[in-house]
Amino acid sequence: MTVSSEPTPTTGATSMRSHLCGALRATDVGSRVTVCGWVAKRREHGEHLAFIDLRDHTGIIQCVVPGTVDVRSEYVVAVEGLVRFRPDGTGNADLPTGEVEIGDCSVTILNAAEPPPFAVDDRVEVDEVIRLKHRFVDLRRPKMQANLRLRAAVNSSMRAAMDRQGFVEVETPLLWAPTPEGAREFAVPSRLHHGSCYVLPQSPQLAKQLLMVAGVDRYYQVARCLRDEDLRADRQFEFSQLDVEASFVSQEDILAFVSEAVVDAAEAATGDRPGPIPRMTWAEAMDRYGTDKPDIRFAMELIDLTAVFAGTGFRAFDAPCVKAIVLEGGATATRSRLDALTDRAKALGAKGLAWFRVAEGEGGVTGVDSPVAKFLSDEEQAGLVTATGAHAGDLILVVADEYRLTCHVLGALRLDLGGRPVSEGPFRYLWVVDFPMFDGVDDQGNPIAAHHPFTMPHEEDLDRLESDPASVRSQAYDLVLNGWELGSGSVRVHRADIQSRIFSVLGITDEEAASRFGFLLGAFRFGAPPHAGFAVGLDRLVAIFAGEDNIREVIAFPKTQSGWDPMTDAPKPLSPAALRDLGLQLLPKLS
RNA sequence: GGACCUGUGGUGCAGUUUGGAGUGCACGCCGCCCUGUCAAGGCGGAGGUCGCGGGUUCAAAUCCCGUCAGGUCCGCCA
Repeated sequence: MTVSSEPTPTTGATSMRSHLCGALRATDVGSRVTVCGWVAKRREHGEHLAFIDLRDHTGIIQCVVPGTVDVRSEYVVAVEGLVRFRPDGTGNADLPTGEVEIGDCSVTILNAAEPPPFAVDDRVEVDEVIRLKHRFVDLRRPKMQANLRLRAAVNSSMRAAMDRQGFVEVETPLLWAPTPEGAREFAVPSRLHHGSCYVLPQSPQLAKQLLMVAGVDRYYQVARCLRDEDLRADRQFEFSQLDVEASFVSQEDILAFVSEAVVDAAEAATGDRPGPIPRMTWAEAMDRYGTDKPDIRFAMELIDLTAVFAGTGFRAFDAPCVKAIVLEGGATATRSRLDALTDRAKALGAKGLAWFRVAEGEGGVTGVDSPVAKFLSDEEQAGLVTATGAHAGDLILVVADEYRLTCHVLGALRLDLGGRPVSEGPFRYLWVVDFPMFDGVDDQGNPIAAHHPFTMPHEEDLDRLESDPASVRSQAYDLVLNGWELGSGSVRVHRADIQSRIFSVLGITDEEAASRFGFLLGAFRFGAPPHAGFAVGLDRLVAIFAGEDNIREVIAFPKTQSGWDPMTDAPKPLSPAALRDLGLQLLPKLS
């Protein structure tokens, strides 16, 4: 199934219309039809002839009126007439309906319209605030109609894949209890319980685990998640996930279930069924690409130089980790360009960025040109060129720092220099597995859970949980597509003894655990099956399929980066009466 | 919390570097003309707080400071 702006399989006939605009073809010639839609364009040729291009969600049909017409752009009209071939030489190859037209039309105005604030046309790029303010007009554009329908098709094929695999869709509450961990939550003050709040779930994580205890066995949900965190091109306050959880399964089972749904969705959206999704460990992803969500459409991999500069006399390279990337042909970069790259590296947290222009030296020996070359021995310079495999004309960028920071900076520079828009093909899916169990330490020196505290450690790393937590891998995994994190999941802890040890390592006391997650831990005492799950971000997946680099393009009514909705003007102050009902009083505005 | 970019009739742009009358282009809008167009065509017309505030200057869309809004990114997103 390929999704496009092609008409739906139904005729679309209703009590008001017999056909859809975009569906009319040569086979309809001779039929008397009534179509309804919006006036896309009107062309008048004096008092005896006028054309109306009528648009609905399926496309445009030309209507010929024998006289004048009293319609303007975006009027809502019904047109009745006879489908006929266009006269020789007047066909329009740009329209799927271009072979035919509706002749001798009578036009009924169903609703007049003011001129639209911008052209309902894919060819003009209009300021996004204006589009959002009049989103109902913006969504009439063919591209936006296609995006909405693509999203529905992806949604539908994923649901079908889950149904087929024996999963049952269960709805979970939007009004939930605060669980102070992870993303900032939206609070909903209670009218009946003054001073208390529900929160909107950042994900149905705990609810779906309870459904496993409840014996649901295989759960899924197209779930709305809400997170009060800063917005980005790939992040809105509210977003949708294909949320999955299953019992008596391993990581392998979950990857298979989710792969099936994603591959089906890809086929539905693009017509191409992707092959098996390759895997990479988290450690390999960091080593080679400097990120846990590598874009594997291009190489330009990070090269480790720590051994080359072991014991170096150059203090800047005397660091736990020295890595480089090579920009082919980059030696022509201007000084200001290199300064800009250095600024970018510093903004990402590096102390500096060392660059080396690779050039053909005397006697055909390849050498480097760099402000810091004089601090390096001949052996180190030669080692740099050999290890990176750089050729004359290339540019080598080197960062030396702690391992994670070095990877982070070079991973970002790699994308800056070699990256392409996420939606540009080809689609390269990747499972990233074996995430670390912990990531960094908090103010008290306790490890921080990399995924969440209910993530099951690798069996073979369990004995190091207390002695060397930083080395413990978890049974957590991400799905990545072209450098975007599409989703993540894990095998959950279902045994109380392991859960206690994890809480203990995290510095969470029994009392704290009970007050934060008591209802979950309590439920686990009544027979929790081994279980695991995943969640796929639908907005991101659909955006990439739609060729969009911004998820707002596949969301009907999104918000701006500051969380503003130009159409409704949300968020807005509550009335004093509404505040009183909720038992709320406002503090003076923070300056 | 921070960095960078953007803001000029309804829409999309040029003009800002080097200060000199709201100057220009395309689309749209309004009126008239037009019997085969299709982003129709012709003639005429209307439409502006150059985001906002302050400063420099004889003079500011243009220079300076502040501020607001939008976008991209860093932080943040277990």
